[in-house]
Amino acid sequence: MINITFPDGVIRQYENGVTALEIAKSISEGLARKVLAAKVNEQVWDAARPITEDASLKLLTWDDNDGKSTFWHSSAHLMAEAVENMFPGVKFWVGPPVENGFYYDMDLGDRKINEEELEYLEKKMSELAKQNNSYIRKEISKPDAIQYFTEKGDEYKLDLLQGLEDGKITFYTQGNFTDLCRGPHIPNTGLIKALKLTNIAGAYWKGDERNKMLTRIYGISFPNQKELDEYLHMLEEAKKRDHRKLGKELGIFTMDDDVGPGLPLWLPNGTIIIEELEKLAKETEEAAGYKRVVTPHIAKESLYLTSGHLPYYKDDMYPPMELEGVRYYLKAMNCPHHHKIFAAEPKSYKDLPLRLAEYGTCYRYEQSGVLFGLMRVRCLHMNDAHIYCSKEQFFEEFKAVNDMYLKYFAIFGIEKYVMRLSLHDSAKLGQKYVDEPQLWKETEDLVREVLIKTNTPFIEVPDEAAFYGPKIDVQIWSTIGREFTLATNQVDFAQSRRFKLAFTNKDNQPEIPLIIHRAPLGTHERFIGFLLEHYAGKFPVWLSPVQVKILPLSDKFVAYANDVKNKLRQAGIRTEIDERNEKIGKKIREAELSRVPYMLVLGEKEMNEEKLSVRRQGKGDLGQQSIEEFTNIIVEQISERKG
RNA sequence: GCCGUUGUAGCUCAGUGGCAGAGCACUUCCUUGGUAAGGAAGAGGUCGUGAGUUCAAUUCUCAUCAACGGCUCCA
Repeated sequence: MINITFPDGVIRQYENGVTALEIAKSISEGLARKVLAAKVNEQVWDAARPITEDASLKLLTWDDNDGKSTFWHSSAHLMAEAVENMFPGVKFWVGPPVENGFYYDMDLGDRKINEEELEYLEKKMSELAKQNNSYIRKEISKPDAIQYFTEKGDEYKLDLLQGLEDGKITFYTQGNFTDLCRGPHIPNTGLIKALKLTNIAGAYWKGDERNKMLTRIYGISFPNQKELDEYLHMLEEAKKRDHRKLGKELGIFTMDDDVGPGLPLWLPNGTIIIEELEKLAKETEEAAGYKRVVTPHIAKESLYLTSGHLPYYKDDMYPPMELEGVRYYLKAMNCPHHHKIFAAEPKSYKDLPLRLAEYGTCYRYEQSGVLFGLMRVRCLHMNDAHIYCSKEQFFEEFKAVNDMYLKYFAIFGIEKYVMRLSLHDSAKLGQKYVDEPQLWKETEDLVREVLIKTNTPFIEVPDEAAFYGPKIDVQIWSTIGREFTLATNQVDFAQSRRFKLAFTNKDNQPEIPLIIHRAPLGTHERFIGFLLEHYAGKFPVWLSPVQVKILPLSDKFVAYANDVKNKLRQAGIRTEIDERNEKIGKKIREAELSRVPYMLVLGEKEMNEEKLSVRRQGKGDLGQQSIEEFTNIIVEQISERKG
């Protein structure tokens, strides 16, 4: 007999060799039907695998992330079975679970899969699932495994085997499909009740662009149809929030073939948002002691040779234009220009910290395949600044930057983000990273301390730092689930040396400043793209391109509407009138759809009493207010950036 | 950049080897109304671009550009 310890601490005895599934059955049949896998001694196992020693046990169901992953991993095997059935001779690479579902990478030779065949595959998978086949685990020796895949002519699995140790190799078989796999898997295919193959894509073998491109099929599966329906519904809803769709509907930006890919045209409504963001940034930065500068859009090649961006960054820059025998580049970043401003006059410790801010446009020749609405563009307005400071000042400066991030996030109500602390690898000092072990340690410790002190959730990523110092990237997700760096805060030890930047310290000695590169609002493009999705187009009043829409009941009240409009405009409120000869219901509907925060319905009653009937977007009729009352409320909401 | 899909009216989308279609938006007229779509008429397209096949191409073929879904890469 062996002792099994349950999550609640209860210990029960079972026959040696009992499986998690049998244990579940001993508790209840209903539970047994839901068990997908088990956590045995903190390792995820097949629920059908015999337990042969004392162990802790947690039964995993759909409600556990590990349960879901196992379910999707098994679904990938089911898909592979269907694919092999349809395309004999197909070779498989890997088929892991991902955040939403699973995929399998495969080499189909010259074959291609089209949409129809995808549907057929889906049906085939459902059929195979209904066969209720068990996923059978088998330990196999490395030579036997090699023989199996050599006979099959599958060089991909043979490649995979090379990296595996003999004695730790397992095969899994369900139905007619056998795969090299570490597992674990769900008990049987019958648990997969609902599935959808979502898309076909290319994917480089081993994720290396020099390698062959394999075919990747993505899918998702569920233990019941209802969950699949809900998931598909959620996807539909997410598509409605897509900034590309909202950006068009709300007149924020547009793209034009003649202008070029990745070069958005900001429409009047979008420009208002840019200006409001800049106003916020200017206020915030002025209060924080920043100075604003303006620099040209181009510079000579020599500037980027000095900075070190060429040749490392060359592929990401527009090709140079040559004038009078000199090559000029469109700027992809502001830092070199700012360093030249620092260097323009001798600096003393009394000038520090020097904080130079600029919202100029930069141009990056992003690969055509990565362009994505406003989130990834080739013309970007950075909310950029560089802080030059002494070693002693660095800690305060970095913390101040972090506080600024958090202040912004509070204003916008941004809660779902992860700060990624990118650290160096000490083994690569002097190669990938500047050889300043002490500075690395000090600044990394500080950055971590700042994050902990401000209760900011963050993850640490080793060997991801910039060559010049550690950095914090703020990761967010677009509504369709793509991850982006929204903002970045970087420490730089290196560029001051390259530009020979120095200041005279208290001891009358030259000293090299530290630099902080920071962009708390990232770029206007990505930030506004993000905000569109974050607010689902329903911007707070201060950001709304149109803050108040006046809806006269008929043309008899247009004159009164104009009076009201003039008064609101005098108070700085962006106001428009819908003078069209339409019924009030239609005007309201369209104003609601255009996400104007406030609508004023004006008719006989309002005109006679000098009042307004106020309607809030998404909330409905708020009743009557005087012009003064209403103006005061809106002005306050705008000035406090709330509401 | 690579793999795959798509490109028809301002928007969302039908459709066909033989004169180009709908709904919404737009213009005009009627309607002057009370909190999410009043009615009628009209205008609007070299079917992404360029070649080829054909008596005839928006439709078939090739090339090219762009967008979309991924991969690689990044704010």
